Amino acid sequence: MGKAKLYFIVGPTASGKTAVSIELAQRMGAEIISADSIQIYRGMDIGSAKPGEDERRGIPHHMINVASPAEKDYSVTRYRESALKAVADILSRDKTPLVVGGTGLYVNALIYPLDFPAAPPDAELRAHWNEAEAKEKGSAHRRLSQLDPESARRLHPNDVKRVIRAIEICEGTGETLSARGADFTRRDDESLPCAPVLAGLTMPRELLYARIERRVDEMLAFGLEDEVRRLLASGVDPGSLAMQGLGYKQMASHILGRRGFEEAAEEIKRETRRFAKRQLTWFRREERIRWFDIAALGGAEAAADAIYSYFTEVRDGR
RNA sequence: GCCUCGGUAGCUCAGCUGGUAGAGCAAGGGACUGAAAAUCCCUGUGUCGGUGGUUCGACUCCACUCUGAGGCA
Repeated sequence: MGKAKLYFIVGPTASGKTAVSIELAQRMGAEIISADSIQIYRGMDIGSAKPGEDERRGIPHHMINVASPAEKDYSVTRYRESALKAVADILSRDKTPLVVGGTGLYVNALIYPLDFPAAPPDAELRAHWNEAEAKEKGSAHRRLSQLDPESARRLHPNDVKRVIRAIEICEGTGETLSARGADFTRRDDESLPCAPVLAGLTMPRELLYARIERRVDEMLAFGLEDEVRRLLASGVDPGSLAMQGLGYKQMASHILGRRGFEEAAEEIKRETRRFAKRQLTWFRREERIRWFDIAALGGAEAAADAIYSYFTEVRDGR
């Protein structure tokens, strides 16, 4: 008997992960761990398509509503720590953990040894270099060329966030990012208590986009605007991390009078399509994912059945 | 029925006096190590409505034809 398995359902937004995961959790007697960078925030329900109490049908959900939108410093590291704790907790109760989500980096944090450099985010340093970049494009990248030429070569000068982070690591640890080796996706994480088993949900692009369109309309009808107003009224900064989420950013912009409602709605749809495309790109390179076409299978229940038999097969080593 | 103006990329359109096409938007592909629903990089995807003709050569000129909009009757 090898390591315990850690089961995953991944896929782009609006691909039906929530419905399938709940069906599947019922069959497996599993508890769900969300891998979604927006569902972690309390009060961000409609825009993040967070499953409501009734929709969860009694299945325990972890890593949902674990942070305040006013928080400035939520990060993958925190996600990783808490999620791994949840995994351990679930296993200790002889239940099965099922990770469900579309945030690729969060998923990778659970299946790879992402031994993040011990350089915590430095708000001051980030502000400094963001300013420098605003004044003169490329200045952060020039600085990085001195500190860590190899990373500078790998990163595009316009990719300011990564360039600044690389500087942060050098200045915070005296160590370069490139010295750590960048091939973590090649290694399995021996330190993880579980072996990952991944199922991906997909469907023809056209169909996915139609679902996104419908879903955004639903969010708007269910009161996304009011939700965003509430967040802003409660003191959440429009520039905060949480408010960069899809739908939230555009709605806040509309509320602040920077664009019309229709314009905001169209923008949310377009940006969500692009996001879904990026998610697909991210997950495509993970060759361990077994893909399930939910449309071809004929819906969430059938997909849950198919994934259940796949998981069972893997578990029994067939 | 006659006249006029259109028919070029998924959409809106550009293409000067002939040298097999280009912008915006949409879209596609990719990257991703403490911001990741973030951030960034790359890419034109086309029987130029159809058929003939003139020409070394036609999206461009001519004829016919199909089709859309408007005008006159």
